Amino acid sequence: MPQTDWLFFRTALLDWYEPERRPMPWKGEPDPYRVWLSEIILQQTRVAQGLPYFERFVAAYPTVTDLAGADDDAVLKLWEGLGYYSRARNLLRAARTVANDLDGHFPDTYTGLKALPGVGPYTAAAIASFAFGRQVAVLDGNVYRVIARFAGDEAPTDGSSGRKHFQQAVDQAMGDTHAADFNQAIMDFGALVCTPRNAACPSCPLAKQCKARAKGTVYDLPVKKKSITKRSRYFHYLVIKDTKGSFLLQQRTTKDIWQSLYEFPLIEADTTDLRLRQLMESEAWPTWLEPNRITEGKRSLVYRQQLSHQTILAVFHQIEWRAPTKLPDRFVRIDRAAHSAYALPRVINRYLEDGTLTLDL
DNA sequence: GAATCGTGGTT
DNA sequence: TAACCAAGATT
Repeated sequence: MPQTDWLFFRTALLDWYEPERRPMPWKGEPDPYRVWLSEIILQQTRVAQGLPYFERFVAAYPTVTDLAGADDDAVLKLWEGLGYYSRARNLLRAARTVANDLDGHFPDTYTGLKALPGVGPYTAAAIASFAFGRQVAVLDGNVYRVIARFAGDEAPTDGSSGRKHFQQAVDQAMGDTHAADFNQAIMDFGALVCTPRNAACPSCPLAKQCKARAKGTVYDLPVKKKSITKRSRYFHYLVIKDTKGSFLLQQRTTKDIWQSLYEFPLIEADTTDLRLRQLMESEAWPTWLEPNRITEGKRSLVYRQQLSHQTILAVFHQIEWRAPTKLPDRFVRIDRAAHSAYALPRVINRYLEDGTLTLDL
């Protein structure tokens, strides 16, 4: 792409941006803590979905020091429902690093920021430009799309070579434009005008120089080479009510989905079509849950949840347990499941919201 | 470098 | 409906 094309690009983009800019609660006086928090929350997340979480986090933890002193479970609970829970775990790790090792101050360079857990290339560039005025261009899903279309660039965006290629392109596009404004403008433009589908090409201020528009390849760009494959998993949750009316939860610890969230004791099978009796006879049945101390209750319908790479099919089996006094380790009791202080996967909260727990077994 | 990590909106 | 994708990062 000739330099003159990029000059047109950034000029028209910034002209569009000035009247159209989306107000963000963390903009204005840039507080590195709030910029960082918002950028972590917004990773792979729409603004509309992340905004309420940002507000709740700032209210609960106004400063990075406040966040650093929080309990792991409290942070997970506040993150509950937002997904990609490693973000919440890394959020706390990074906050503790800043509070304990960096005297409460965030690094003010791209490289320093990128060293924080959960802060990758995009987020480091975003914080560096928005909070510290550094001259670095962000590269996110919007930028890939806007650049690929304007340049008619059919290079794949995934993979490290694609990332390098488009980073170079957006660096050229930005030129010496103020990075914070340019970054905000190009992401807003991708979210509001140059959208994945139903792009606003007829009213687009860049249309007359847009190569994809000229070639009719707008919806063929950007190009990705790999597509994801999904697998199905079949979860049988044991909703165990003891003699005091409490329910048992355990924390997920394995390197798997929902790590560090809580759930009912789980038996994974290769079908949802199993009765409690069959589960009892399986290898996976917990030894502490003696069959002669339980009474079978209701079996739920099949709950389905789509994850990015898996389809979860979950069945909930209610069980009354005449419990021995001693509770196995790593379990927690909850009195009112619906008001648990522990973060739960969405599929379990949906089950609880359906109110079956309030019915008699 | 490829695969994986959630959830909700959109088409 | 099922696929795509959203202010990506990590292993």
